[in-house]
Amino acid sequence: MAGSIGDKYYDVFLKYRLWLCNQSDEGILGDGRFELLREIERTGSLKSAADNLNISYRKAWGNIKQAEELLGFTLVIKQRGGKDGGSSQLSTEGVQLLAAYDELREDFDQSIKKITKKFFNKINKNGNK
Amino acid sequence: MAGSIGDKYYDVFLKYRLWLCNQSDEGILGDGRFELLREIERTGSLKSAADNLNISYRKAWGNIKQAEELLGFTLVIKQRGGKDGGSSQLSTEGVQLLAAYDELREDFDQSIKKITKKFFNKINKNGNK
DNA sequence: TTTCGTTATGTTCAAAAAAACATATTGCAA
DNA sequence: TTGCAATATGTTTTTTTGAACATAACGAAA
Repeated sequence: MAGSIGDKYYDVFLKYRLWLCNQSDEGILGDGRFELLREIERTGSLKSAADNLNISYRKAWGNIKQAEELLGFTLVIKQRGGKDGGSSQLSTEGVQLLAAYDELREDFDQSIKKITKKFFNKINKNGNK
Repeated sequence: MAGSIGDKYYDVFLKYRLWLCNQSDEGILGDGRFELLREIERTGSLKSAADNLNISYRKAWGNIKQAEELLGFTLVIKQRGGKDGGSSQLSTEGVQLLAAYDELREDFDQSIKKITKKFFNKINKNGNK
């Protein structure tokens, strides 16, 4: 929340986005894709993950593939065929990267809180309404 | 830089974007627009600012207008006509907001450094190459 | 009262991103 | 040996975004 009711910046919020990219500035993984990895880990299926996150299978699959191509290694081990049609699970690298990202995100959020508070205190301060 | 040569994540970089938005998630001001404000403050002209930043006047003007509409107050005091055709300068609010954002950005950058380092140390650590 | 450079704004074109559609492949189990 | 459900991909359509184009209004100074 930006400030108190009546503040000049009452309806203003500070947001941020984090992502990994390569030197050519091509996006590798951001919040959305990490969430997808998390859901694959949880459900054991790319399709279920996509369905649960309300994105098309086509898009989910393409996102994972692109990330893997840019990284140069596999994040998701995929199997097709079989009685259930197939399944997916995170590779060791995928598990580790996801865990590291979760921690990163937490540290980030934590760190941002006081900075944000300082910012809104400053722009909402008296004489500025 | 992500890590040392040979690291698994050598060509991976962490980036982030900061911006202000309202409750409806409409973007108000981000890095680009703040840079525009800064250039207007410096040059005293929206046109000069746009030219210097290599964006069209049309776009620069629209960006400022949208930000002002969402905020509900003026960021840039614009005058047209006159011997020089017109001029623009930041309002008191504009000056204050820009200053606060500059400080915010600095705090943010500072705070992010060690978090980033920790992240890459983790994912690049031995046994993970 | 004409000129000039800037602000002001509608409109149209082009490019990029995302969504939608369509179809093939795989391999266990019945 | 057929059916099934999930993975694998190419193609087309739609949406979004941004760039480009065009043109009006303004007002001090010459």
